[in-house]
Amino acid sequence: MDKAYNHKDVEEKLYQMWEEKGFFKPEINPNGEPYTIILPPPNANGDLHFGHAMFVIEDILIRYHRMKGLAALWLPGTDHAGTETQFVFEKRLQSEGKSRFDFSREELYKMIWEYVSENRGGIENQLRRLGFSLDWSREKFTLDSDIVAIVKETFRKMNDDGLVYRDYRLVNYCTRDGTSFSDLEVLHEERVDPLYYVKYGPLVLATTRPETKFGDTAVAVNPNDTRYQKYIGQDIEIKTVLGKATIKVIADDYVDPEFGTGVVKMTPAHDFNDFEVGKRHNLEMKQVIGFDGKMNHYAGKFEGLYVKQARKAVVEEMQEKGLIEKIDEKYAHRVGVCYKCKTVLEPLPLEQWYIKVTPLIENAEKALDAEFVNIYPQSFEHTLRQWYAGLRDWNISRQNVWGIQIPVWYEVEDESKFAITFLDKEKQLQQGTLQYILQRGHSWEEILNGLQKVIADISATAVFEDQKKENKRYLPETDTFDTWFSSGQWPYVTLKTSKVGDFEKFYPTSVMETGYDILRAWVSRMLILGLYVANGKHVTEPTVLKQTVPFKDVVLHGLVNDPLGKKMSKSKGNVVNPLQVADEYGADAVRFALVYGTGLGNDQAMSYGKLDAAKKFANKVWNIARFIEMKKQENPGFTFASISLSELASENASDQEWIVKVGKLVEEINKHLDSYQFNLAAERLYEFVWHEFADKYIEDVKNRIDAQSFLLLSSLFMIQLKLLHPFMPFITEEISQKLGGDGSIMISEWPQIVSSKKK
RNA sequence: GGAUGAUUAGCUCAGUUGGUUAGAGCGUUGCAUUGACAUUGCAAAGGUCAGUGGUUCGAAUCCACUAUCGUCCACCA
Repeated sequence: MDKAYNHKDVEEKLYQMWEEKGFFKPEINPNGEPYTIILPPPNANGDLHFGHAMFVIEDILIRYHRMKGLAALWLPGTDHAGTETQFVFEKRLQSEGKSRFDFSREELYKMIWEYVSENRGGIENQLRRLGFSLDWSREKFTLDSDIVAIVKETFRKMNDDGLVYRDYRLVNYCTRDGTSFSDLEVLHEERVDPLYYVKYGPLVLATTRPETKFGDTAVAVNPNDTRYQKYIGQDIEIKTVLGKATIKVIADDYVDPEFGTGVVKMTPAHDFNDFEVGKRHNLEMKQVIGFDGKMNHYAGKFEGLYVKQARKAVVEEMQEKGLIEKIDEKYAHRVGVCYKCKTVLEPLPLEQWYIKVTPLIENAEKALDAEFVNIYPQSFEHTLRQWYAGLRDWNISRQNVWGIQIPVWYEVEDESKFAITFLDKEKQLQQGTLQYILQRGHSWEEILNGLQKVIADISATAVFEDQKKENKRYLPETDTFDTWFSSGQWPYVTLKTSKVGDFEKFYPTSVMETGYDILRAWVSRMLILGLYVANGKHVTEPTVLKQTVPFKDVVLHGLVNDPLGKKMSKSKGNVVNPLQVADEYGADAVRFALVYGTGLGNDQAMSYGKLDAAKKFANKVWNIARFIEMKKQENPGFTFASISLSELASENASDQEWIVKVGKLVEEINKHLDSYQFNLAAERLYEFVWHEFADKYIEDVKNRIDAQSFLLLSSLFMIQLKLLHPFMPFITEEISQKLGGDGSIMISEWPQIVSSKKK
């Protein structure tokens, strides 16, 4: 054996060996109880980062249970990550001087598919580099056709169960990416903007968005505000930049008399609160900003200006006309921005598909109450419940191409009720109502061939493919599902489509391990959707819930920050690549360092000190092995042994003590792993192997070693190697091979918990 | 505004049913050894466990309040 452990000589070789021999498959323990973890699917187009490296926790669990004889399945997969991937791809297009508007849906989808396929292998190989014992023969992708079919079927089932509806309401819309987002995806940023005090006839009101005044359909005051009683219910005459107008004054509790002047303009088509007030008072929705982010015809001479430009122009003109009383330049507030491109999101009214969440949440909460699902650390259960409690219906429509198309067709009755965008046969972008497009002589085929987007009026009849009638014309829904709608069914769809019998055997899964940062976005959705799809109904008995939860335990790890404790981000330029670190320190050291010294669910700063310590520890383990090998070579009579604890015995009092100590160690490691206290397990192993076994036992036995004590020494060491294996798979395997262990340590039997017997 | 986490050695952090002198890594100091390992060994210094009050025979650990920092969520034009 070399004097120092060199990870570069062994990692690739061993991983290949494991994979080739089929050790990653649950079939390696054909008679074992099932133990399942579904890998949180990384973005198919992304690179491995430290968040993925934390999946080492899953590998520890899987390797531990595999060695315990369970049929351990760790199922890998990748996510198409709709918005993210399309965003990246569109940036590429942009660098080539193109945009998504140059292609039909089908062309664009095909291009992204090819792009993703080219890059998809990257992340998989990176996961291999860290030694993750994933069953690659069962790998899935969210856009595999069998998965797409199930996701669509779920939607249909929900529809039949009355859990799905289409509605026309405000959405968070990014005019740059051209899609809406769920509330959860909206990022809020602190901004300092001017607050304009605008004269509305006899009233003055404060607004940050004077350009939306063209969409005002009322002015509101608080019903108890004595100042404005006489105006309530009246139509007042106001002067605007587009001439005189009248506007209704309404009273609503929503208005805070303390803020501004106590008067608020109501723009139901462009403000979430105003939309709600508008529903209560039956206000007209007047959309003055288009999905392109520009003012439309309602803005009169300001038509065609972007929102920002329009605001400036409108304010200037209002000032000229004396319509602005004053401006508070330093008004601090928060605005919603796109989490990808940071564009200010525009609340816009749009027809979208929604899922009723209340009936679904009910079962999720029941499952939590009954502890069919347990969350570690437990405090996160509160977070999850709170989120459920305040949840509004889920908008699952995304105006992306890259995703699973919502499987719905709209019956075309009134052609004026369809707004469409398509590329004509000359590859020119055309848009307008269907009526207008057809009048201009474009054929039905031409439209469908180059189709980009269809917006059907809320009154349109929607049907599924097989419900289409021969004598009718239909336009497809062009929106795709929110990515979380498909990934929310991940444990179910993967096991349903991997191998025959997998679902029956491996569902519910044992553990869902992921970062706490996606507890709400993902874990919460998996729980509600998993319960729904697996039990086939949306109201069930507890016994059924227990069998249909997607996972029994949720284990949440924290974030890995940069060495200074700051969040890693590309824009800050402080991202550390885990694979580079693995090159330098070895995969085992990276794995160990990530687990050591951080409580579950806590964030950690990436620490070179810990990496050093872990690497040195690996070397220590290596040198214990080297010592054993040397003794064996020096003494031809010595034989290397791997005797189990219960069989070990010695007449030497000190030896006996060590048998007991190692026995206790096994118990402790079991206890820590069973309770997801990976840091304690790692710390205990580090402490014991190094400062007990090496520093004390070996120092003691060194000078009195004989054939008998060598048996004990090597056996006790093998036990520790096995305990270490889930944490440091490569070096433990390499040592075990070098010392002549029979077979692979990876599939060897986990040390039995048997306190040593004294002879 | 709501929720949540943190505050322990110079630095980064462990410490899950409350129990003897509070631990680790890195750093610091002294000594030893080229004999499995200098990616070493032995030893040492360094902490009123944020503060105050409470529960208890006993509190870093439980409770209340306060302070500071962080994270998430909501959001008033």
